Amino acid sequence: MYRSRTCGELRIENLNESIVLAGWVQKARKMGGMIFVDLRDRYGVTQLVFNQEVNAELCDKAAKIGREWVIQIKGTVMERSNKNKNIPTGDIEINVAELNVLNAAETPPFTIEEDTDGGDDLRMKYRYLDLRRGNVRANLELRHKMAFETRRYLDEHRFLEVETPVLIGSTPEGARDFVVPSRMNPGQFYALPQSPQTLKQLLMVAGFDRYFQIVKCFRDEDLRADRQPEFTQIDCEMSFIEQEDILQMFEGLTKHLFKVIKGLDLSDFPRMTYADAMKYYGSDKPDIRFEMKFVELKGLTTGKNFAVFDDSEYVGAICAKGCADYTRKQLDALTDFVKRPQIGAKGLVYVKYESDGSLKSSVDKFYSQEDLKLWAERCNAQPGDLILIICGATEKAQKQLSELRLEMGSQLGLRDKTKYCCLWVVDFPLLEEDEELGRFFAKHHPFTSPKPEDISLLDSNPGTVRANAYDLVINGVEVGGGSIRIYDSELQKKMFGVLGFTEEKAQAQFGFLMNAFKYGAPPHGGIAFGLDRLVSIFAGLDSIRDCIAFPKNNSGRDVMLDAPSTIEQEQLDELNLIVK
RNA sequence: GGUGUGGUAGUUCAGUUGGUUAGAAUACCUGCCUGUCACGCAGGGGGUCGCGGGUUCGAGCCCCGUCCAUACCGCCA
Repeated sequence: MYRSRTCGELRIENLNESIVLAGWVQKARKMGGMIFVDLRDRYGVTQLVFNQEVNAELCDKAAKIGREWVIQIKGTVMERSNKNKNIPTGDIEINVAELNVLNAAETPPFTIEEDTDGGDDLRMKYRYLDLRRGNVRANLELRHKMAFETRRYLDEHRFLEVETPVLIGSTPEGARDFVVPSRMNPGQFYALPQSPQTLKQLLMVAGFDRYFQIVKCFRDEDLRADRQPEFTQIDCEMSFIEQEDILQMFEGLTKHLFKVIKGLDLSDFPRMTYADAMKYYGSDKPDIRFEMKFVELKGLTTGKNFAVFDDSEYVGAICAKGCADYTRKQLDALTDFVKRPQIGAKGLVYVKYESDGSLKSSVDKFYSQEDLKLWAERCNAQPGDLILIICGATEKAQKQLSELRLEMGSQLGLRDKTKYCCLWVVDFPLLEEDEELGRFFAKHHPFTSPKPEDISLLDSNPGTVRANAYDLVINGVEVGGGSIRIYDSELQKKMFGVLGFTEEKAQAQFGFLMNAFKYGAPPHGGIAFGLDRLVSIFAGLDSIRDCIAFPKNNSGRDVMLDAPSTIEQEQLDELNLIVK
């Protein structure tokens, strides 16, 4: 028997019990005649005591052990004379009678503590050591619990978890595929799924009317703090449902998770159309933990000889409460912020609504107090507020204003990580125009159904067609998205036509799906949640990497495994591959 | 593909206008220490300043290139 107990469970009630513990040496405090050792495992830390007077030989042995050694001890639970209130086992300690070194260890390259001294790079290279740290372990425990509760909720609602293949066919639409060469089919490749989209639709045709899968998906695109090349989705699909059914079911799942994981009872999620999201927040994933909605000033700004505004398609403002006392330096910093190449605004106009009621702006040369007063009224500004204005082409300017809004939200402490605001964004456009290529792409994917009342626009004005598509946004993070699918093969055929597929190409890539639809496809739709993002939000993490056991770095490398790597010539030959 | 930031001891970082032997903290090692829990005290070892080139009497510092890391933009149906 390696252990009878874990390092996290012994309490004062266990006094005088004989126990066996095993774990890693967190720290050995050597006091001369006495040695205290913190023994750690997954469950906690328990203090061991060695006493020169009690057993000199054992004490000498204990003096030799170092950090992260794996040891086993036999001993007795004793009450501490000096208790430690900071840890759950702080009332007791183990009077050690026998010490076995199971494995010595080299000194780790960084400290295995909550607040480690290791940088990200190093932690990833030695991820197995990093995972010993309590906070990283807690993230994985949270992830497990969320996946477990998701399964429980969906199981209770008759969902069936079905595994779909990882080696499937490539579809060049959308993200780049990771491909896998087929040895048995020279010159041919599998692709790893970007999502099991078409497969779950086939499961609907097969009659599995409620499907889910917690599944790895793969996209060969550049990485971000919230994007990994392989990531996990909670992938769901339902038959004989409308959009409302999906929203209800998965709002229910989200509430269930908040309830059982965080003990929070969330009220019903507000819904916002994509059009409103863009108009008021300049983003399809607005952070609604704070208001600061966009206000259009265009009508109030023209004809005063300020060419910059006059020539702009859009003039939009946000009102930052209580910021009228911003200094010149702070305003300059905000201007620099929006002028950064990543945001790309030409400039920033401000209006300070001073506490005495006067208005002071960076465009006083062009606008009178009365003009500015009208702006302030439209912005609902009060004395003490600061109005920030960005102008330009509508879409660009809204995006820039959106970034500024988020920055102001952060500066004003309005983006509290312990506050959760969920939002459904609905009525996404069906299509997105690529102006360079002069063609339309599916905004969601080519199987998304248009709103029935918009179908007639497919031929005349495809850009304005709205889709039965929806996203779940939490605190400005897109955590899930889905749609009601097309289940009519004729409509699907038409959709492919709008997307510029020739009939042959559509048949070659998605023939299996269109064929399946000929054999009785039920109305269906679904949604997929990004589990990594969901866990990150629950844990308050800045990067999804922290809730993934073995993540890739910014360049898609696994620095621990040193992958990807070259392969042997024999392997290449076998696969009929020539590497340039 | 692009922009910004960073790369100095095992680790996290500081390093002034280009000027003596490159520092701190922590980790590590040795000794002392019987109630520690961020133990304490004394001492010690530890450096290809990412790499390559250039400017200079002299480069951690300036210039060029390059690699790596990171955040973002493009990209992510």
